[in-house]
Amino acid sequence: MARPAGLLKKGPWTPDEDRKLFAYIQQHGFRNWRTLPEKAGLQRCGKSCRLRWINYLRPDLKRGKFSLQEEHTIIQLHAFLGNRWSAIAAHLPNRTDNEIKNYWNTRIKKRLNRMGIDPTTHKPRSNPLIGTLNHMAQWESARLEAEARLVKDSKIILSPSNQKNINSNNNNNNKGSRPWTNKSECLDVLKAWKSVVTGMFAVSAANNPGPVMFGSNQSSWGAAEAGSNIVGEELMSEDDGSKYKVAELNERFDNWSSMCLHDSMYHWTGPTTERCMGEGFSDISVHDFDYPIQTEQNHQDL
DNA sequence: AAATTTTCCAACCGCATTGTT
DNA sequence: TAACAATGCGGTTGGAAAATT
Repeated sequence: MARPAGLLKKGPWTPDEDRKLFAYIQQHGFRNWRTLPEKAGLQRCGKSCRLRWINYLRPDLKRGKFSLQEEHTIIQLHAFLGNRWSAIAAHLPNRTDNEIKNYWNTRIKKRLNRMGIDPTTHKPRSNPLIGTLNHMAQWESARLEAEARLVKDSKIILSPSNQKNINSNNNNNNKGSRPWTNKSECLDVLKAWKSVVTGMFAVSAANNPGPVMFGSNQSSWGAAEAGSNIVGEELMSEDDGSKYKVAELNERFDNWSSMCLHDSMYHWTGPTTERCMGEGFSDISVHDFDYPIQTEQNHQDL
C-alpha cells in the first residue's frame, strides 16, 4: 500500500526517473496512479507521477513557444471560460493546462495589464460604463490597436506616392490581405464600437458598408444562435457535463447575442450550432474574432 | 565580471469532484 | 446513502535561467 510520506521523493525529476516512468507507461499504460510508482520502481507518489506524465513525458505534447493563433485562442477562451485551464487546454491540441496557465500568468496577463485591461474580467479598467459584456474588452484592445495603426497610417497617407500605392493595394482584392486595411470601413466599426461603449446604440445602417447592428433580441441573426441550449449542451456533453457551466455559458452568450456585428472587417458570427457540434468550441477562434493589428512579426517581438 | 532583479516554468499543495464499495 | 479512495483542477511556490544594473 501507500509508502510512508517521508520516504517519497519530491522535487525535480531525474532522467532516470523519467525513463522508468516512461517505460512503465509505454508497457502497461496508466490505470492506477497510486500503485504505479511502486510497480515502476519509483519513490514518488502517484500524484507526482501523473503530473510528470501529463505535463512533461506524454509523447503527444507540443513543446515550445505558443503561436500567435494559439495565443488568440487562449485569450478568447479565457474570456468565455475564465481560469478553467483544463477546459481551455481541451481546445488547444497537445498543450497542457499547466503550460497554458503559466503562459497566461507570465505573458498574456501582463500584456493585458499594460493595455489597461483587467485580465480577470477582460474589461478595460478605466471605463466603468462597460457592463457585463466580457468580450468587449477584446474589442477595446482591437480598437486601441486599430487607432494606433490609423495614426501611423495617416502619416504615411500624407505622401501622394503612398496614397497611390494604397489605392492600388485596395483594388487588388488579395486573398491574404487583411480586410481592415480599408480605413473608412474600419472607422465605421470603430464608431459603432464607441457607441456601444458609451451607451449610444443608434448606429445608422445607411452609414455603414455592411450591417452593423446593436440591440437585443437579434435572434434571427447567426450570432444570436450562440445562446441556444444546443450550443451549451454540445459543449458540456463532450467535456464535463456540468450543468452550471451550460447555464453560465448560455447566460454569457445571451448577453453577447445582443451585440451582433456583421461586417467585412470584424466578423463575429459566434459558434454556430453546426460548427460546435462538428468541430468543437475552438472553432470560434482567430478568424472570427481577430485582433486586427497584431502580426506574426510583432508577436515574435513580444 | 559580479551582483541583483526579473522571468519562466516544473512541481507541489489543498480542495473539489468522481468513482467505488 | 455514506464513507472512503482516487483522480483532477487551479493557485502558488521555489529555483534555475536570463536580463539588467
